[in-house]
Amino acid sequence: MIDIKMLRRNPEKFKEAVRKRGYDESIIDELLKVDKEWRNLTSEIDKLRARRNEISRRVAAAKREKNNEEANTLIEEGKKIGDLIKELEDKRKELEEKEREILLRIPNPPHESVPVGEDETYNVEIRKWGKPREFDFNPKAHWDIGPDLNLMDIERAGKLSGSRFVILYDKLARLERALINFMLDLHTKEHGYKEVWVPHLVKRETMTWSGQLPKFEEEAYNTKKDDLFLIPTAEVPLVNLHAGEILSENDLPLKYVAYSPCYRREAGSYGKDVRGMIRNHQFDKVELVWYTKPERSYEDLETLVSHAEEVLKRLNLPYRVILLSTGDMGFTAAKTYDIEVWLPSYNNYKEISSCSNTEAFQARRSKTRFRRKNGNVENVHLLNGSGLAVGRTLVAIIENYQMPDGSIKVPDALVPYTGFEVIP
RNA sequence: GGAGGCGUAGCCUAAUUGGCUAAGGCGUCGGUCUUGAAAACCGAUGGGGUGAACGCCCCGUGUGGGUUCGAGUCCCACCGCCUCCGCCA
Repeated sequence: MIDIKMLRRNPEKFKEAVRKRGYDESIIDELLKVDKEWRNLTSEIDKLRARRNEISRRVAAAKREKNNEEANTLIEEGKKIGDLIKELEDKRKELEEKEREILLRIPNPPHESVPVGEDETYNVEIRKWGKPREFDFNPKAHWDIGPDLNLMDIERAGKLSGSRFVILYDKLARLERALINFMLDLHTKEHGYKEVWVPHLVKRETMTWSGQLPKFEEEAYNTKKDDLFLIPTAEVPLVNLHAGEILSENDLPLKYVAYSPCYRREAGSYGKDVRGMIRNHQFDKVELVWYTKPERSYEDLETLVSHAEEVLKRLNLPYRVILLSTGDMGFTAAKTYDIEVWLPSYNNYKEISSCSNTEAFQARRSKTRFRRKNGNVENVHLLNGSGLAVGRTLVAIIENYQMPDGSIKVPDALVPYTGFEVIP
């Protein structure tokens, strides 16, 4: 959610921001109009309330002095004002709902360092690490390697759950679990994160605070009976952990890491990544979240990205870091780096992590604030990033570490976690 | 699922039968004092509207409604927590 006070002061800046992101800027004018009406009405109501407060003070005084006649006259006036207030408040409530509805649909303005462009062709490559392996045999895709080893079962997953699900057996299942533990250990022991185990079902409000709703309801799984949502990422519970709280400046930054399965309907992605386990309705992810101060949030974003990169370095998987353009960023982000890992089956790099600074966009919705030493209360800045998507890391290992005989070598860093060096 | 209890500010705790400005303590920040610190004392410490500014006004006792001239206090719904019963991995 954008800051309405900033918007009032500088509407042109916000129109430009909205335009850069490929949204229609008329939404800003619409919002300003409703806001103006709201403020006029609020002034009027406040004046009436002041009058009512005065009356009720005088009623109390009159009653104390046993002046019943005066009290009754005042009560009569109070009744009339009360009715009028109620009427105007109903009107104001309508405006408030309208204003909120518009506000929740305006994307986060991009940071000045973000390249402007309508789609991913305007993304900028920041750096590359490692070299894609040169195979002296014909490398296979993970959707062939896995089933050939009888360790990956897409057919039976389809029988149980439909398309975009997968079943893993034996050493591949074990590898998935090893990756989760490896990532959690790295971030907790070496990068200073606090491990969190989170609920996978959350309330509608929680999804709204973190920005998934109302705009992306189609993307989320919902349990109709209780109106709970399956989390599309652990970011949702993590960035709402301190909703409504005022943190102490000394507590910042707070760094959280959580493993969770992620559930996504992938409603708009028919025909995209249809083979294998690249784009599933359910996948594991280790998520990193920072609560930090505005003046250092961009510096911290760089650190967060480096933590995600470290996972790939330890696994010796080639990757590149991309800075997303204004048109390619998510709704809640002011700046996003994607990390892409090399996949032989795509003969290209494929997204494996997305790290964003949402500034105060989410914190404003969830009312997550901190108190500065001088007593001022401000919204925190929230950063989130995958560290990493576990399913895609598994795929990257299968494909990049495949051997001519169809087996898979386990990266050295993982051997302590798997207990074996080769699959099968 | 059933019965009961509770929810006050960053934290802890008050508030006759509904009535003047939600009292007090702790913490934090700033100031006075001090060589420095502690102590003591003074002030600040939720949100909004309006205004160039000093300021003025409104809202805020879990959330949303209701009763009333007036609600922390009374009523209803919801959310959360606790206790007991039932069910349960």
